[in-house]
Amino acid sequence: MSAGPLIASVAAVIGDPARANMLSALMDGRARTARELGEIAGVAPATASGHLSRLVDASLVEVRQQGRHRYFTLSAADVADALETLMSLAQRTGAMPSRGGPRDAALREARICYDHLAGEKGVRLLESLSRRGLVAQSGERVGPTEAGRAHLGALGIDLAALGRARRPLCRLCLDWSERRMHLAGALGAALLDRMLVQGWLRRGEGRVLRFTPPGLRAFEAAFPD
Amino acid sequence: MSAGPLIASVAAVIGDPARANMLSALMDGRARTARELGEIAGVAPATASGHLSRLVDASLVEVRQQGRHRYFTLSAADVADALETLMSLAQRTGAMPSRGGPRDAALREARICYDHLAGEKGVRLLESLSRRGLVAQSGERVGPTEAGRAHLGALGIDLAALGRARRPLCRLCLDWSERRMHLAGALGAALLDRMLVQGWLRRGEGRVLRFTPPGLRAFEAAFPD
DNA sequence: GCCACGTTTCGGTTATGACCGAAGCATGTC
DNA sequence: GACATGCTTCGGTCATAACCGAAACGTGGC
Repeated sequence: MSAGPLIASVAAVIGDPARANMLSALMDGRARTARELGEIAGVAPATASGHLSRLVDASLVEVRQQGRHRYFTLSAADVADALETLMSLAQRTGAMPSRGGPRDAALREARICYDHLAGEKGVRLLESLSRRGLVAQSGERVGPTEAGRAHLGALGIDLAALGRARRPLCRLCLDWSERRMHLAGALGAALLDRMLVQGWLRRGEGRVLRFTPPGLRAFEAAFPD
Repeated sequence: MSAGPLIASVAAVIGDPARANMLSALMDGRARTARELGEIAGVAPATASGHLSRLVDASLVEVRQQGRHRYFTLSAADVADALETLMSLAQRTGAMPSRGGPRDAALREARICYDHLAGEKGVRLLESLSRRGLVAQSGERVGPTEAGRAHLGALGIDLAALGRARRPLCRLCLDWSERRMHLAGALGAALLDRMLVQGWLRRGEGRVLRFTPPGLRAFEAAFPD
């Protein structure tokens, strides 16, 4: 099969622990310097440089120079998609040891996946919108319904502005911890941004997102079970 | 990030060309012997044996012995998911050279993804059902509506029997060639099986599915644009 | 201009993993 | 039982890739 070597080429890039650590760190949507990524990966700066060069060559990350610093970001959301899918597979196949602990629970509850909400709360968000007919699959893709446009507008989302961007409005992203879909795309990103601005939640360490008590109440009111 | 090495462990298994070729070959849902997979991968039997052992250890494939033959299959649909996601990523990042040709066109039109219909026709199937309100996201997951149950029943699908299995009825699977979702899960598999039994389409080489002229007309009537 | 710092390049080390042929074991056929 | 075939194991080869320290280059601050 001609697909084999091509799959292998991208998987091999991801398949090094240091590089996977770097990619995983970038899933929180933050830009990070080569130094930071080298520290995260636990390798020397020279080694980090080689790995980052490999990731850039593979178009999995992008780099922007600011003075002496080089900032790296994931090149697109589909890299995060692939990583979440691989995490899900690793979990199912037992490569991922079962671990409890607050860190894992926090990640499972709410975490950032590139630029949108993931985890239990991310899944809840999509399912609440969907169950109430505010978001539906409308032929070509998932999108807000008429009722949904009003509801999202009331939440402070400017759908007209989002619609003008080239980016797909809604995308479904397989959630690693929940094994169900959460909402990605421009709308997913806008919703997370809005929740951050409103103070419903704050960024925690790494990819953890933490709801404030009033923020959680507001979230549950906006996206009821 | 603790997720890094775990992602890497599964990606590294996929990241060898010979193993990726084997996995890709198994995406058509057929069981294959070690000899066949070695030939597909273009390596010696001894090497194939080592690779297959690695894939089994990683729980990406399962093996069943029948006399002197050992038959290998993908261990679950999520392996196919991961492979499709990686293919999609490889395409976007340019690791996959742009190639035309009848083989690629045939794969793009209709192919088997583990046990369900993928490609243009697979995407059309899901989008047709969804647009006509026959399948919808119903809170926890995508499933048939009341109207959909009747429609699918008329197509010869026994939804009651499918519902009794542990397997999720509907699952969304990101389609490599179309970059949109197609229908997986028990229903996706049942629909493909039904179409094969009805002679709407036949299996071609590898993962290619070929519609018969009457089958194509029936498909288009059942799943209109 | 000097120094500190971030980053990359260079040269070398070393472990690993894919490769193969040969041999051994198990199954199937006559 | 003899032979053929499928598959795995063993022992060896060799290319590669990750690793590091040192040096070089570029940017920023004083």
